[in-house]
Amino acid sequence: MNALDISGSDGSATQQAYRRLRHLIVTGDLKPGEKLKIEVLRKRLDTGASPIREALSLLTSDKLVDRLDQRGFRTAEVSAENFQEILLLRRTLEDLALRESIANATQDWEEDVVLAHHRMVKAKGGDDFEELHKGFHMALIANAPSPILLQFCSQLYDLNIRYRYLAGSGLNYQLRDVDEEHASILQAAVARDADMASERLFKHYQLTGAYLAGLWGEGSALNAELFGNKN
Amino acid sequence: MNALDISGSDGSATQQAYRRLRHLIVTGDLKPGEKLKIEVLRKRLDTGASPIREALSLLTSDKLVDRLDQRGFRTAEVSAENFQEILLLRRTLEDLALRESIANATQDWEEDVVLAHHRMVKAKGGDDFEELHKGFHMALIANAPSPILLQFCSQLYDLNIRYRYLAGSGLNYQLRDVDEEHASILQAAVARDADMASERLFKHYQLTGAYLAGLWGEGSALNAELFGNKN
DNA sequence: AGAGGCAAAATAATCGATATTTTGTGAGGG
DNA sequence: CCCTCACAAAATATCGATTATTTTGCCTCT
Repeated sequence: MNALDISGSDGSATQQAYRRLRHLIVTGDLKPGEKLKIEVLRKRLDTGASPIREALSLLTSDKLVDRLDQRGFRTAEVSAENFQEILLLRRTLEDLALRESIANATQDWEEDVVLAHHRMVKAKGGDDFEELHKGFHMALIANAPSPILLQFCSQLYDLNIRYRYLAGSGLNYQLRDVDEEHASILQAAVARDADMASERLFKHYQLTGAYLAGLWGEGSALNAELFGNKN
Repeated sequence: MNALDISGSDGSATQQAYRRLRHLIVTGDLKPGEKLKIEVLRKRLDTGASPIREALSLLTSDKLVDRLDQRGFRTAEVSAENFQEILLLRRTLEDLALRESIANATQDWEEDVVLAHHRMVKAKGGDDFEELHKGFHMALIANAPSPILLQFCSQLYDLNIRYRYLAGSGLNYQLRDVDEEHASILQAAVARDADMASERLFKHYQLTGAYLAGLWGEGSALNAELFGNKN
């Protein structure tokens, strides 16, 4: 491996390819349903075929890539049904996790949540806001003694955020005033009031869902971006 | 690929390796925490290193295999906590799916469930009972309009069944009278009584859980088999 | 003119070999 | 006697090339 890598990233070639491909798909750079030719990606990421192939295998588990038995890989399709399903599952599972998390609240957890929130707020508008936003949501539920559940939530979050990018509001969706929502969730969580936190989280999802659904429905331009060019 | 394959199996070498490795892990042939050396598996399954590697990547998503960044693969560890978590999540998610499935009941679905049950009963004691047992449980929830949820359930089922094999009761756990339980669930489902079906499914899990927990606790021999030889 | 089938090109899957990393071992020093 | 560092052996990750499969384009036959 080269001494100086483009991104100061660590890890194996597979890990790098995984991260970069994941980013390309989540941000919509690789369009839904697009065929992922090994050779093309190999050149684009400047690496061998093996890491690409393995990274795609890993992305398959994240449901970001579909594997067609002997016909290679392609990015997962999107659909209104899929979007609704993700929204609903997220609400259900995160609610579950949040309650368990609060039920097992500790000082450490509480402080982690506060920190995650602080970092997110501080990064508002920045490049790594998305990452920190996820960090906050995950921190809220991180105390649930259920690694599998947490992993499901993480996966659903990523699927969700992909739709956000596809709707073209990757960075500016915070136009809607989510700050207050986040703060109120934080407050309820710190107060260890599971019902209130759950209720506020639920409302947060409801509003986010309505917002995105609105973006989805109104402009046929967005629908075109989503469904138009299957490449 | 050879014209005549040992197993009349179709699909690519990767798919075959995936299925065979999966079986080896689920049935406990490959013990929890055991190191999975590519070379060893390559010889054992008589195939190349690439399919093995890719199959292990796929198994990682199923949580049956852990990947240690540059240190290869090993089978997932087992623990009492993990077992309990799987049990709890299964109960929760399958209950959710069952209700949605019944809510969207159709004639086709109903017939599929009846068939799945019939096949399972018929295969009682047979080699493919496990597969058909899963078939029945999945058929019950298959009508839920939520592919992701169904995939979660399927995954959890497999993780669960692994513990059953590890407890040494892979085939004879039906000593306990599950027939009646299954039949009553089927009946409630066909009657499209979600609450009753849910209640019976819940009870089914409760009993199964208690049964396995009993196996777990009583004989230290079982614990030895589970935790003793980390190879 | 359309359908079906054959051939060529493209692409995916797999193999064998190489390079890199980790792990185990033993000598030397504290 | 124990700890540390360096070296050697093993295993993993990656590469380049070969093989098998699928797709595409074209030609023939009806």
